[in-house]
Amino acid sequence: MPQSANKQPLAATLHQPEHNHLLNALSADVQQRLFPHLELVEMPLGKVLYESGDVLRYVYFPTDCIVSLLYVMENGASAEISVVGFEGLVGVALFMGGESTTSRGVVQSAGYAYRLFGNRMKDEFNRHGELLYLMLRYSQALITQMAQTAVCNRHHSIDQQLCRWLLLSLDRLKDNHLIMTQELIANMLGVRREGVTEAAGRLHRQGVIDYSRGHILVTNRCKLEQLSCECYSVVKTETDRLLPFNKLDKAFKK
Amino acid sequence: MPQSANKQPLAATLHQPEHNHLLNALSADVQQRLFPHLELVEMPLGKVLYESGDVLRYVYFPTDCIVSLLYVMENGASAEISVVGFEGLVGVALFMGGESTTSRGVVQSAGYAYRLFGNRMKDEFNRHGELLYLMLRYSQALITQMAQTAVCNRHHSIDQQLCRWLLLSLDRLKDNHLIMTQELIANMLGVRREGVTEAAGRLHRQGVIDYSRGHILVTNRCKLEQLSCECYSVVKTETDRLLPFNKLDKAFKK
DNA sequence: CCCTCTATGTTCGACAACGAACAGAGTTAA
DNA sequence: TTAACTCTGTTCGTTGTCGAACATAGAGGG
Repeated sequence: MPQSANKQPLAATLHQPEHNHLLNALSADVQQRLFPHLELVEMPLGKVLYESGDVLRYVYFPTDCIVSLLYVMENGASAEISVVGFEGLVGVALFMGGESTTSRGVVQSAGYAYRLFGNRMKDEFNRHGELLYLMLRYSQALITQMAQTAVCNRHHSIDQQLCRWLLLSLDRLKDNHLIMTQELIANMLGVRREGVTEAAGRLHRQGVIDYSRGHILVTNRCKLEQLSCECYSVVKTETDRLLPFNKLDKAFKK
Repeated sequence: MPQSANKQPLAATLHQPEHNHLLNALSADVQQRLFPHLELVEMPLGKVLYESGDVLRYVYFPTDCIVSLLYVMENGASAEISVVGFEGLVGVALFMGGESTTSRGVVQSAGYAYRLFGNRMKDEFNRHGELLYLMLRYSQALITQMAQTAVCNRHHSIDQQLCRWLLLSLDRLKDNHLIMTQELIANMLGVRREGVTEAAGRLHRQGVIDYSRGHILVTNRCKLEQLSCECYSVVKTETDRLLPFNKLDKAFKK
């Protein structure tokens, strides 16, 4: 608590709501109504934002963290459905009307997010203005990502999927450095840890990544894209089309 | 053409917009605005409603047909993302704002649907009334189905997936009789035809289905549910929660 | 420093799904 | 009836992933 009280003021100077691309895309008018109610929250690795079936209390607008929407089955096996960073928000079910989903939201890369009370979000949404249409377009981008995940799970090898996953993460980070164990990646992809170890070893031998004990450094992004299946670029192209203000390449990058 | 001119009047007496559960759930007020613009169209097996990237001209409200949202990859391999019958509509991208999707819409079981000009749909949607909120809830149901498909593709066997697929289809049909070759089912599931033949053979030996040359008869639905993975019931339960007026069991059934 | 814990590396046999090839059986058209 | 075609059945060897078991090595605490 004392250390968090320490951190918050510093964090608040480093983070701005505009770092989230959806918040940034809103007009000054809407921003003035929403921003006073935003609350900067720390998002530590592994934090669970909601469980399957939970009624959502907040929506989260990541600034520099990454959140995975993960599905967990009865037997404990899991699979990532989609991933959300500063380009999106977590909690679309709030304005879709369901209030809950069958997935779990979990922080995959630590950082910060702005959160907003669900009712505030719904109030603005129900003005039927900009926010409504922005959220609809974002939802379609999310749908595209889910559909592509389904296809990828069906047809592509672990090697290809690992490449796709690394690229999706990379686009949502400031640098080429991921803090992520192979075990966690395996959970996301819904495969065995050993499978990830082998695939990562092959990428390393090809000079694409370096890694050790929970740190992954992408050293050759270009080659990573070549080794990935088409799924990455399909999702990226479609997301850029739907949210043109929201190009992932331009974010935070040099 | 002459035979179609023959069929239409008969079909129009047998089909009503209310046979689609979404249309039926609208208030008289909204129905009065929309129904005059609905057009009953025949939906023959294999008809492609739109290709990946096409700008959608219409939305389709199935009455007794089933439409698959299919993703087709660069190399021709395919996978079904979700399935739509009288409980839903085809073309959510129209009001989501994207106007197009990365999937293909194809008729999986012949029948009829009411179609509505995209602009009419958007006009009513942009009144920000009932239709908006109904479409949002339906979209979330669709999202749930896609997410579950992704998980199912990752973790479950062909046998389980075939059961799931048969159940999803059965819920959208009047009787227990599917007109569908194993080849087509294989395309939907994104697996080899031989794999479906073997799985279907096993189901037959267990007394669950009969089939021959493009006709499948489910003789023991109860057992089919036991053999299916959890994915079927998760999607069904969540769909019923989101669209409670829209219980699949009660449709057209005895 | 040692000990423990966590992350990664490696190997084994098992198995489900694959690609390819071909055989039979039912349906339709000539 | 014959011929062509479609749908289903079956087999073969191959491959990717699995489950399990165990080895090694870096990190951190006592």
